[in-house]
Amino acid sequence: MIQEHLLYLFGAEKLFFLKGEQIFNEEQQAVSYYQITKGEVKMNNFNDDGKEFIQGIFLKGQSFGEPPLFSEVKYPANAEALTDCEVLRLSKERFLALLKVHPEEHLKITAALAKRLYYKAIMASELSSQEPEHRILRVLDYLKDHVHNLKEPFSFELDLTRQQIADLTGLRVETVIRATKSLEKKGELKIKNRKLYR
Amino acid sequence: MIQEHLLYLFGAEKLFFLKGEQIFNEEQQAVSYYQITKGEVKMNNFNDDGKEFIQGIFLKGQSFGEPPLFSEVKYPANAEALTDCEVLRLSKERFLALLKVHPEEHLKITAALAKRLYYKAIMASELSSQEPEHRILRVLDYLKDHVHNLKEPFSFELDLTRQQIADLTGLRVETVIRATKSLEKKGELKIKNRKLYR
DNA sequence: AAAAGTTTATGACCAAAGTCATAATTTAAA
DNA sequence: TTTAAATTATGACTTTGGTCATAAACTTTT
Repeated sequence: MIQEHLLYLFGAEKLFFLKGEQIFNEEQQAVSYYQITKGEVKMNNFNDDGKEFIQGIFLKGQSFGEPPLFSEVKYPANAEALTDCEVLRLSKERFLALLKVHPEEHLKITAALAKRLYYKAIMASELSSQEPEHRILRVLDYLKDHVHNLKEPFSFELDLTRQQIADLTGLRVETVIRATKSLEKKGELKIKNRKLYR
Repeated sequence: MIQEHLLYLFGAEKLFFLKGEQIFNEEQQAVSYYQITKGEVKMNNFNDDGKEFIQGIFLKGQSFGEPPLFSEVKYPANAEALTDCEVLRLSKERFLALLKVHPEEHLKITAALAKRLYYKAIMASELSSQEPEHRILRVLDYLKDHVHNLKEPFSFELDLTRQQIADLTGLRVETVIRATKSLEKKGELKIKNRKLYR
């Protein structure tokens, strides 16, 4: 998102995380800006009875966990490496200093937040619909369009397990399995040896 | 949010809406910044079968509908006057010009977006929990803490109908009626001649 | 190659929220 | 002040997604 050379100029450090490692957790005060240079990261919460909810999945080039940098609050969720990955980290103070000196980067950040808010809003209303099939399709379309930027039908090969889809939609694995099969029958999805295409 | 005199300086106009009037709808391209000087506004969507979902409620001093001003998209929801109200409107171009000239106002906007994103994220995970009572409490607490800034127990007198609570939580009226009664029994809510207190 | 672990799959049952019908109560309008 | 409309309330019934148990098909590890 922010140009890498600028991040380095302001003192960013490069960090490495192995698949499954936690980058930060929701208990912590937010003190750094993070931007991915390699790999994938997910942000998630666990509710009272241990069920996971995936807030979002972030790819190379994207930043995550910025919102709390603009106020004195904790992270809204945990961040965990979905694959081995490489991340640039910049302290909150330096991040804000960078934005001050580079208004065009500030505008990019604002635009990124706005975009995310936009889709969170759309998702909120879509997910309030109870029908599992509807919820699944909307989440998949969101990932397809706005995370991977794919347009062609069935061009999106999901590398998500049914469990992960469940965690993204707030449903149960069994429900996701049944719903995806039903969606395949309706021609909304394709399943080729267990892999999902949308 | 943005200082009023600045808005006027950049050519904002004052508009009046009657209770129930629509300020913009989700079909429209976003072309203006809006800030409330009197009254309340809600943003909502209607899903395929006509069920309403309330995205948020905004009070005097707050702005709404800004996210799409940072990209070329439509509004994520409709905006409707909840009470008679007075609103300042500034065109997108002038709004962006204002931010350019006044970085401190830009930062305020970014912070506001960040804050909203933060709570949308928390809400998303809370609302993925299926239990109606939990969903209702979380929405009410959100309104109490972050819209009305109230802290004392039962200091928040809801001026929402059961139907509106249903629309905020994605539940049905009957479910809300039953759940609120159950919550009262548990001491989580108070009901004084049909009015809810939290 | 075998064993252990994941992920996908399927059926039976249950609980809980939705649906529908109807009515009481409150509020707004004529 | 009546009438009409909206809101709250309650019961009966239905649907649907969750739960639990079990198994098959893949993957990964040993």
